[in-house]
Amino acid sequence: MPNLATTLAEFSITDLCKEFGVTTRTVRHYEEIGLINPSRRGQTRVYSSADRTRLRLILRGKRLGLSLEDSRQIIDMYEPGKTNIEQLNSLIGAIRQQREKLNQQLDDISNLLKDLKKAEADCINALKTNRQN
Amino acid sequence: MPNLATTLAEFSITDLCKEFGVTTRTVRHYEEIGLINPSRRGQTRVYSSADRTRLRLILRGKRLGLSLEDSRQIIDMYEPGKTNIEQLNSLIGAIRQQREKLNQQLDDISNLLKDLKKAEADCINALKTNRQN
DNA sequence: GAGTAACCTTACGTTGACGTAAACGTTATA
DNA sequence: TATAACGTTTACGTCAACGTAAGGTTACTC
Repeated sequence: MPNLATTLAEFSITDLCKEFGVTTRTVRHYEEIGLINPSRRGQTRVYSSADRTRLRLILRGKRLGLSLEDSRQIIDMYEPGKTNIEQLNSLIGAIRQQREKLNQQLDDISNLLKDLKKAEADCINALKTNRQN
Repeated sequence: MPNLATTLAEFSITDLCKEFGVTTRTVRHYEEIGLINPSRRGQTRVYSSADRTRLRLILRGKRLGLSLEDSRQIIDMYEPGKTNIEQLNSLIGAIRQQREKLNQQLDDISNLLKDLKKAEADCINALKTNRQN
């Protein structure tokens, strides 16, 4: 569980973009839709370690094929904050749903990996056979 | 490795749609972009087991966050057919790339699962604490 | 003080993956 | 025989996730 407020570092938008290999437009877009809320020095955005972590989580979600809304939900799970009992219960439900989906993904991936290994072996075999002609 | 031509069954478009929980528009869209090529009886599409398998692979890819183009590549890997040496080599490269991406996904998922477990435990704890107030 | 580098806002454009509507042709069944 | 229940094509619409262009400010340095 990443702690969203650990160190005290500051980052510019290009710092984060270079680190994660995304464009400034992308990061600003995440702000537009309320996924990140950097503070400002004048007009300029100043990103904290917490902001950086949120970005990291968003991008991890993207690698997993999650929508930004999915990621928002998951990230919100990290900060239960002042949630009441009802919210906690629905949160647990959401968590379990996400976990089920992820387990399905694990299954899919292991199958796909199996397929790809086989495909690679077939290729290599075909190359060997070709060489003998 | 799924064999793309095993049985001799036939399927209508709604057969497949019901089985996989997608709309006819979706399946026709996959045909529009050349991912599936059902035969025809008159004007009506007739899907073979091979077509069905391709659809299954596409949808598995979707669950993994792959684009349809990604899926096309992967599916093409299953049918090396009349590929020459150069093609085979680039195919092996593509396969290894996909495998790397998938391993990254595995890593992401296991991390995310860890996070979610922790979040769930936190929730349950919070509920217990609440109950004592 | 002119350039250029890094930041900003506003706003329209694009791409992928379908949704949705219109208008039509078969087949089965009540 | 009409009215579903399936199938078809054509074509415009939509939504997410940015891309891209235009125009402007601040900050350094040559």
